[in-house]
Amino acid sequence: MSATPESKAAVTELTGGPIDELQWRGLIAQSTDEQALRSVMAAGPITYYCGFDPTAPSLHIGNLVQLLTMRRIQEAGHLPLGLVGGATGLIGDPRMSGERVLNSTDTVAEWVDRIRTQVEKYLDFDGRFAARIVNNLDWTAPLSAIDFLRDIGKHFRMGRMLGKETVSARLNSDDGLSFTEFSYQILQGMDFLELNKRYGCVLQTGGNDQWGNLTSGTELIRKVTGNEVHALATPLITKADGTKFGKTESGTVWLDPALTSPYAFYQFWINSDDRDVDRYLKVFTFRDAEGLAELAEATAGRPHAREAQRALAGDVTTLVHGQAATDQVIAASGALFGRGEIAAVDEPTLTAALSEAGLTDITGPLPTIVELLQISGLASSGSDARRTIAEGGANINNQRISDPDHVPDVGDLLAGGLLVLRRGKRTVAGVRLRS
RNA sequence: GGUAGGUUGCCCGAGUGGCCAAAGGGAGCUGACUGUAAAUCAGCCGCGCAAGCUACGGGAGUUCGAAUCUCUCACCUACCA
Repeated sequence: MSATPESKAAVTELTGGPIDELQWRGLIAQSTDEQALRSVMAAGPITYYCGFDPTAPSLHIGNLVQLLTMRRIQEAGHLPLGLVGGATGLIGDPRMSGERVLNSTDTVAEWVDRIRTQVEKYLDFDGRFAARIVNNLDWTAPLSAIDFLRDIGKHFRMGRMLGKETVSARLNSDDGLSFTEFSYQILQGMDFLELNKRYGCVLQTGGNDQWGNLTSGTELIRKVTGNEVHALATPLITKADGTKFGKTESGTVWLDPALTSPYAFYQFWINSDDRDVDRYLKVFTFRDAEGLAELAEATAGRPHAREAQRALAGDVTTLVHGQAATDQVIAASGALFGRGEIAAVDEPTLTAALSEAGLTDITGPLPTIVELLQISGLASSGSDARRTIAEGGANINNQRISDPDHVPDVGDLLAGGLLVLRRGKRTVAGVRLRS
């Protein structure tokens, strides 16, 4: 059920080196001794890990960077440990924005299951470099407070802990910082130590914002075992316009199709800025340098074709939601944004497209365009709807409507009793008349 | 605890009795251009078809009339201690 079977086949022997690969893809923000890491990796398969905390019912596209980084390293011939934070999720990583509200243990347990399933999708559990899923609750829960303080706590120095960027920022904020969140870095450090003991894990990867937590583990291992282990941080993914990556008007772009529909997911990627798309292709797809050069050329020479955006959206959607969902979404997007006659689109495609975009069932006589815009959620109020119409931004079945009192005719209904409403260039919604 | 200043629409910020649904900027929306991109230009940007209604921290007043004046409560800031 993995999205790229051909890349699975690539999991064979040690190759040139994942570090070079990660580097040209722009995936290394900082690392511990890189030369040492290179030679360790060249000497044979290593075991590495990356953790995912259950802070939500699903992972999001920010986590995808980590998942794919793990995957790339596995394909280069190393053994991944996917860690789900059953324990750390109960504590909460300190954020700049203030103290977290603790989630109930039941909630966290449920999210752990969901997230484990998601992580599993991106790793290969067969063959010589088979992945393994671990849960830090397994070694954290049995630990007594006394053992924790004596065996682990003794290795952590307050000065070092207080110096962490987020910790000091929080201490200086009005919110302050609870002991609970302050302890988080110890737990994460402990994970690395535990995985080092159990599986010989020598590398932790993570986002650059996790750097403090990553090094917390490398330092703990050095103190306890005297061994040098490594940490590798991926950069924060940015957008050329300066806004936050991974958000849309409706919020976070989740990996769970129930939270972000495959259609919305695909639309997110296809709307990528020209200035960002090449970088995203490197980070989020498995295309090689040659393929990316071609796409970069396409963006420069034939920007209107949007080849790079299509490639990006297609690849990532396939990776996350599978080929079938992607085919459907591409057909849907084509139907809604295509130049062709919308009435020519077959009913299943149209229904699927509108379901993805947002479909509302109505009964009774057909309402006016003003009401339709409100019912479908395209306009927030009657005034808003009228304004849009006056501005020439309201369309039914790709026909501009300029009369606010316009009522669509039964003859306007497409197959299945559907009407395609569009506000402006790219906001589409459907209404279906149920008799 | 004392004194002074502040709290305006999604955000910033003008406005000190009628001309204020409230300047200006940002965000956002729409159009033109176009490529479901960016930039640019233009329009829009509380609710209501409208009459009108609701709004300038909360409450109570003064006035024909208040975002603007008075009282009071809450919160924030600065200086004093």
